[in-house]
Amino acid sequence: MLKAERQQYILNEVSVHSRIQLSDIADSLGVSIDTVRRDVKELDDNKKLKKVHGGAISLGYNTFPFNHSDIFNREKKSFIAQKAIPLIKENSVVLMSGGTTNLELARLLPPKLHVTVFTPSLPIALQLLAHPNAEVIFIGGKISKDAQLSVGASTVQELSQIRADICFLGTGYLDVNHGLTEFDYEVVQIKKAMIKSSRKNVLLCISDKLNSAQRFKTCDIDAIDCLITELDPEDQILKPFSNFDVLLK
Amino acid sequence: MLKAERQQYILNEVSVHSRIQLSDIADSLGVSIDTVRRDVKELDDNKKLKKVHGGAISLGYNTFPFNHSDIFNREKKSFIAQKAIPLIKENSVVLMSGGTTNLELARLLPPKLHVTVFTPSLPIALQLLAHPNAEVIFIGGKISKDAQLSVGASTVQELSQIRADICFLGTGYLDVNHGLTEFDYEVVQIKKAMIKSSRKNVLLCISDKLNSAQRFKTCDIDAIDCLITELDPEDQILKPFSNFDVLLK
DNA sequence: TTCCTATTTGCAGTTTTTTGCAGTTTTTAT
DNA sequence: ATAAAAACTGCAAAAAACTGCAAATAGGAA
Repeated sequence: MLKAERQQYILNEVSVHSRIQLSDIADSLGVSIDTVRRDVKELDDNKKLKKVHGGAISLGYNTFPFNHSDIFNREKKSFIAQKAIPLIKENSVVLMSGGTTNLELARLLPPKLHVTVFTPSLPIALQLLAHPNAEVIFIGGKISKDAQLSVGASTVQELSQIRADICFLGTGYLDVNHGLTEFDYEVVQIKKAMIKSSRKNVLLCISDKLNSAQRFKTCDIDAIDCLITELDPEDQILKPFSNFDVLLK
Repeated sequence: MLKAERQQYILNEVSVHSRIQLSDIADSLGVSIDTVRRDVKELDDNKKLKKVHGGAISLGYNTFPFNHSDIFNREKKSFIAQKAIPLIKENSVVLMSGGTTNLELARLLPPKLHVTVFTPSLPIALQLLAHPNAEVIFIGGKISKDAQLSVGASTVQELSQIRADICFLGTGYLDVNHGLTEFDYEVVQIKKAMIKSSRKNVLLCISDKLNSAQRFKTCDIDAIDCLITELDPEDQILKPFSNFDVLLK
């Protein structure tokens, strides 16, 4: 049996099963395990597979793309949350929508700060339980599995009873022409109600989501009092928004 | 099985479920717990996950707090939950309180079962989001940080509007003389309201909590239609309860 | 063909890694 | 405070990897 033939067989096995064991290959090919080991080492050197103790695994096998990109964006989101914190006054009433940027805000809330937080988002509520001085009030209702927050008429109804000092809106797309948009109709209804119930509306928005729009509209840019991104307020990307009556941070 | 493969499996489990338990992994992979511990330690060193006492959690946003009480006595609680599942009929309306036994029930709910679940408990709601056919309705209100569920007048008020087929009560102490008791007054108010709103009341109770009482009373034993423990219904410990009109399972 | 050389292959001995176990220490929940 | 669960430690057996070497093989060149 030719060496090239053997290596082709090994590559094929790896691609089919995502993994191989040296002993298996040695058995089925009828060669010594050392030979297989040497073949695998060579293939590893040529970046055709990944050699591991006892065998080899496919190169694409262990990729967790979401993990890395998420960690990457997390720094931006932390940064945004940090900028948002000074807007929260002692003993104020805060309204928070869902989204990971808001989650970061909930996580970074100064422990000494006394606040009352209303939220329809399960992850946000859970995160706030860890805060020693936050009074958490959950706006109940039918839970949307995608958005992990309360939606529906009763939620909107409950929100209408609230008068908050400040509202933090996460996860949304902002565009000069289309305003604030979402791809989930039910979430739009909730956000509309939140905006109506709050004296001041702050949008936490990672710059990737600027200048893009989705199907459903939450509000015009005018309805936003403050836009916080991870960028410098003077950044070119934010230029189009400076014409509106929006505080850029 | 290759070490690399095992670690891949662990990473995948963590990524899917946000958390893992060393013993679970050891069981399902058929290796010793020490091996899993070493794997997890290595993955932690490589910043692929975060090792915690008893298991590991995902690095990303972890809304599911890894609570050690849910690995405490988990086998018994799983067993109790298994016994409770047949009581839930297709298309029924279920009311669930908090507690780790109920959490186990939520986790083990058959995926094909269509149910509407009302709950004031954040962990339960979050767990149910993973269920494909459960409609989840959260009873909102002021959140108790200890019990991780909605308490207060508005929650009681909302509960009073519900008519559920069956109610599952977790975390409580049951005693022949004192009935069902709790150490949290606010939780008692919620449970009272839940019992009133349900046609049938089922108590999921680990035997350790039998024959003990706490400060505040939820109801008499009569109010319970069915008591489920991890014991055999004929067990001596359950004898005192058989005089009441309670189905023992 | 025959001889020569470079490569490949298998083998034996040694080193390293992996894994489960037992005993001890630490952590956790009640 | 106490008892149970989990973590840590060192150890030993087993598996795998590495090393050097010699035999086998292939491919030319004479």
